[in-house]
Amino acid sequence: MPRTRPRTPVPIYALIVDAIKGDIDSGNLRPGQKLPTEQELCDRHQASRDTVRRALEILREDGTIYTRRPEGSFVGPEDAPQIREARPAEQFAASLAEEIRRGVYQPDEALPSENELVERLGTSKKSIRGAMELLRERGWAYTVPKIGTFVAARDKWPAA
Amino acid sequence: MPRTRPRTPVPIYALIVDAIKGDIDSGNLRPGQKLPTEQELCDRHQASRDTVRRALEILREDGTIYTRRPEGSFVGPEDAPQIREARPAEQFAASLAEEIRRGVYQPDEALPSENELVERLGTSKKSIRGAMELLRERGWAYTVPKIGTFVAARDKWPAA
DNA sequence: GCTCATTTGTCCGTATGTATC
DNA sequence: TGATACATACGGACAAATGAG
Repeated sequence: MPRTRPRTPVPIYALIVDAIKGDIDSGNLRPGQKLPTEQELCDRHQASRDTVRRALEILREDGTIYTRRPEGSFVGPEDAPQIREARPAEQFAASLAEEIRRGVYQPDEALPSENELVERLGTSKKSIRGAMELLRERGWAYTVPKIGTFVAARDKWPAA
Repeated sequence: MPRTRPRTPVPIYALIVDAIKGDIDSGNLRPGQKLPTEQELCDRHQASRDTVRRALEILREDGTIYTRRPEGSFVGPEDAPQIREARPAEQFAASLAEEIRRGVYQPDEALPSENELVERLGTSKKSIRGAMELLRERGWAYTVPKIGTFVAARDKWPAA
């Protein structure tokens, strides 16, 4: 029953390897970017997971990609971090700090609620909470329990 | 190690699909009702989560069920979800008040715990809490924090 | 707003049986 | 026989979303 596909001189997993490398060369996939999920690749190449994983393993071995479980596979190598979504919290914190610096939020003004930020930034509560903590640690904001988080006074902000 | 189970002509996930469809046909599961959790189904069918999820995916694809993360899967289709949301707190309150009036619970006797009621009435804690609040408001019961909810004295009860 | 538990989503590694070439 | 490929199945781990308290 298996082996629906006619024999090819070159194994399917090799085709998938080439396809992904092609996407990278063509700029379709950039360093640090997330590859499609294994399931996605199965569908796209009409191959079994077994085959897709074999292709991914080859790409891992030659350093073309790296995999973080269970997040997925990324264009690598890992030690050359790129577009990589740093930690999401880090990224949101930087973005909010920038807005504070630009005066979008004034000292002692309330920052948007967690839920609002989740909505607006399209991320998780956890990331937002992490970002808030970073802002506090760095002097950008302070939190009043049960009330909200507010912009700190300018003299608390990090220098430049 | 895996594949403890002897080869069957029909895959396990297909059996699970049929079992669930059977429950729906037999009225055991009604539209809008919540399916058991994936873990539950694993236990019940002695299958791995992988296998259970494959079954659920098939049911999702043919529109038999829909899934809302992380609430669970429901008998579908989604645009006709009804029966669920249990019955409102109002109804449970009425039912408990009736039992009190009939003497099933005597004044100063403890009412069943939230968990017991959740179990017995097949609803959510939220509904039970809502019912308890209504009972308090109407003079049927009083709550001692951290202890429980008790039947109020007869002279506090609403007239007829 | 916060913490925690529950549940689903995804991925990982492994294993087995079968079919083709 | 061995390489390729597929379908099935188990188990564990972490991520993300949501609701309860």
